[in-house]
Amino acid sequence: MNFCLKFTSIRIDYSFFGCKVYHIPKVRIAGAVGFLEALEVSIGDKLRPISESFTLKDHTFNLLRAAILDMDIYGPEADLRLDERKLAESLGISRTPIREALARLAQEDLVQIVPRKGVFVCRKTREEILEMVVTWAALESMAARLATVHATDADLVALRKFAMKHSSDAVRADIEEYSDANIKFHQFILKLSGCALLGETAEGLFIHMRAIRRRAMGESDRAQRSVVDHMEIIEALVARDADLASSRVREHTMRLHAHISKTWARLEILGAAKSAAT
Amino acid sequence: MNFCLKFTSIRIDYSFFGCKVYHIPKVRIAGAVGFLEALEVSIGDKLRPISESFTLKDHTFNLLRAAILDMDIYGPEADLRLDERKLAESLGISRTPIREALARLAQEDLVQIVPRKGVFVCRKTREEILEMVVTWAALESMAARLATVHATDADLVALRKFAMKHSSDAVRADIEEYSDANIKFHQFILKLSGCALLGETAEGLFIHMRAIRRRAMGESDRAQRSVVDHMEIIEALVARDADLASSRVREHTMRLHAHISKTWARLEILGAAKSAAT
DNA sequence: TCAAGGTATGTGGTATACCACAGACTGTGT
DNA sequence: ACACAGTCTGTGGTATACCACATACCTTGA
Repeated sequence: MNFCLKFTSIRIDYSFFGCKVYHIPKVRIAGAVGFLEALEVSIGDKLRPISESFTLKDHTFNLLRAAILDMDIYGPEADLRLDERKLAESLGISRTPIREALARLAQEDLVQIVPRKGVFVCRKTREEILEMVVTWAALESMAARLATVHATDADLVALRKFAMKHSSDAVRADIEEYSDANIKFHQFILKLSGCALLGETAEGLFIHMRAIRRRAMGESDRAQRSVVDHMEIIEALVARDADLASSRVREHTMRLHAHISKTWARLEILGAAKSAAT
Repeated sequence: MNFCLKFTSIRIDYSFFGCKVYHIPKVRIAGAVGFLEALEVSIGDKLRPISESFTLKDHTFNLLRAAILDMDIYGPEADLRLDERKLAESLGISRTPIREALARLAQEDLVQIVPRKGVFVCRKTREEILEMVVTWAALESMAARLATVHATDADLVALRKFAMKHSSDAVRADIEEYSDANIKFHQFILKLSGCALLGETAEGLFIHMRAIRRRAMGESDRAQRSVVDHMEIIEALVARDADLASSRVREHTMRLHAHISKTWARLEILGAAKSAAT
């Protein structure tokens, strides 16, 4: 992995009228624009009372997290090692905030810290992935059940509209786009449940699957089947049939489970070939 | 909270035959015996090849975690603040490993770190607790569904035996004991699902509820109803009826949800009174 | 008496130095 | 050639010093 990060780590503190405004280090990620712009403070203007408490460790955590999720960790020659000192140098900061960020990532099972050996990005095994799908199915089927009670008619209209809009992607075999829409569809249902924790827990699973989903979902026959499933799920929600909605969601997700279960080895090889070509 | 910890931080390395044995610092927790005994190495004996990699930060994490779970965080006068320096002093170590442990605890939502203000143990709101129960219901009902396929007859016999053994606790209104057995019963089902992640995810929820469960579950009328529920769940599992087992588990857990929903305010006051009496 | 501002102190945030272990490398004796 | 042991270097682990902000307290002027 290659963190092309330039840190302008100059920090300037302004202090006007007892209100402090922090100039946060600008970060460039692989040439992209900075995420926070310099604050232009004009004296006569109303000073924004916002003084976000910014800490390097939180920022580093988000940065590393995003970087890890973007990695192709399943490539055969992927660099799974993270070097604290190199990261520190790249980011222009000391190891301390990096270590705290890594500790948090380890807690999320995104990396594994081996004392005096190194920090490694975690690869998920086939079994772990299958278990994630099962757990996801559990969460989302409950979400669908609750949605039959909690969602408004307007919500369901919006959901249907969303599903319709993107169903054409699947037909056009525009897989990449459909894959995104697909995930959003499921997140939509989780949200309609009215139980935020269901969504958050599922999100924790999604994170680990992001690296995989392109391979696992990106097959047009599945995509088209998916469209049908989604419509049936919506019908059940509209009918306010909790049992039906719940079981349809569960079965839909468990089809993904079966699919991965059958094709995982092939997907792995496919991924290896793709990486080799790069 | 009072960490009465004495650290004997002398570390001695033995090296025989190229095999290294580490003498790990002995820890005394509130006068209890050390968790690791000094290794008595008799030369002629077979040396144990075990060299656990021990790090202060992991140890501190476990220590703090356990301490937080034991706290009565819902008391009105509970000390929710954790002082890094005081902890460091109590443990006889520096702030660094403590900070990394706290970072991990924050990731688990057990504490909240407010920059330059302090570290505080998180209290859960009523709504958050209710959402945890819902999520738990989602996980366990899926577990029950899978258990109808995955569990062996012997497993179910063991489960029934376990439930029978402890049903008397509920009748005797031996709430404390029954409460433990109750949790074990549910963990049993999660285990029978054959999907470890379901159990782990649920465990993450349990942790937050441990401080609450005594108040929420400790009412004998609920306990007796619980016994009936459990038996019905077992029947469904034995009948290998996935839908029935799943829905019975879900409804059982959602009854807890309804109970908490109705009685939370009272439980909170009760807790406050209990703390005041102490 | 009270409000405004300065100051002292305590907190977490960060940088840095140094440590012990792991593993590769290398030299040496057989 | 080979085995062994010493050494070198890289890694994460830990301790420590110092920083800036937050807060409570105190001083000072009206």
